[in-house]
Amino acid sequence: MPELPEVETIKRVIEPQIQGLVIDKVTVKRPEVVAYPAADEFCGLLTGQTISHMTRRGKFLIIWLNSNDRIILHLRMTGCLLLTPADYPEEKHTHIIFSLSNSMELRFSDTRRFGRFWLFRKDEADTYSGVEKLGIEPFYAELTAEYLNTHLGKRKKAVKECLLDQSAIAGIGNIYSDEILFTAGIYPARPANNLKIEDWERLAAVIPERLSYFIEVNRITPEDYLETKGQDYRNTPFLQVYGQESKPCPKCGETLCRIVVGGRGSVYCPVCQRDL
DNA sequence: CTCGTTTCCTGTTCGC
DNA sequence: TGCGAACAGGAAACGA
Repeated sequence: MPELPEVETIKRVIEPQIQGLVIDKVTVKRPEVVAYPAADEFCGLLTGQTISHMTRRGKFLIIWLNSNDRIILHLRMTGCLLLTPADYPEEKHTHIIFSLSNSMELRFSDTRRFGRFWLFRKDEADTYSGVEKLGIEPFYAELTAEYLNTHLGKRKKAVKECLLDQSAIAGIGNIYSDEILFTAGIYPARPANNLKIEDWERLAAVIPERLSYFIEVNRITPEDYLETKGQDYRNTPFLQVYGQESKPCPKCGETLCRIVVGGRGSVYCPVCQRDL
C-alpha cells in the first residue's frame, strides 16, 4: 500500500535511471489497467517518445515526456514499478512493460490490479485520473492549522477519516494516518469538529515531519530496490503503531489497541491518545 | 456538501 | 489437513 513516502521513494529510485531514454515499445497485458485512453492508443502514442522527468503529486506518479505528453499512474494497494534488464525474470502479475532504448524495461506489476495508468497529450485536460481533485501537498506552506481547521474543522467524521481524504490533504493513507495521530497524541475516532486549534496546530506540524521522516528512513539504492523487487522498503521497523496491535506503546508502555474507523483498521495508544 | 455503502481484486489468515 | 470465509484497503461510483 504505497503512500506518499513510498511513492516518493519510487520516484527517487526510478527517475534518474530513465531520464532521456526512448520508449521503444509498450506491451499491455491487461488492458483494464490503462484507464485512459484505450490500451492500443496508449501504446501507439507512447512508442518512440522520450522520457523527460518524473514528478509526484499525492500518491500519483507522473512521467513527463519531451513532447509534454504525460503518463499518470496510481499504484493503489499492490502496484509496483521495477526497472529491470530485459532478460530479468518477470514478476507474476506484470501487466505493462515499457521497453526502453538502453535495453532495460520499466515494468508495472500489481497483484490486485487496482493500480491504473492514464495518458494525456500536451495541453489535454486531465478530467479522469483524480489528480485535479487532490488537496494540498503536505510539504507546502499552505498546510497550516488554519487550513486544517477551515477545511476539516466542521466535519463530524473521525479525524482519521479526514486525514485520509485526498481532496483535503494529498498522500496520507492508512499507515501514516495512524503514525501521525500517534505522534500528535490524538484519538483516531475523535470527530474532527471536536478538535481544538491546538490539535490542528500539532497536526500541521506533525504531518510534514512524519512524512519526511519516513521518506528519509525509506532511502534505498537502485540495486537494493531491484533486489527486493520493490517490496522491502516499507518502513516496517520504524512504524510505532501501525501493525503493532497488542504490543507496548513506544512512549508509555501501555498495550496498543485496535479499532475500526471508517472501515479501516486503526491502532492507537489508549493512554497517549485519549478519547475526549 | 456530506454521508454511508458497494465495488474492484488476490494473497493471507482464521475458524471449524 | 483442508476447506471456505473473512480480511486487508485506496478511491471511484452510487444513492440518500
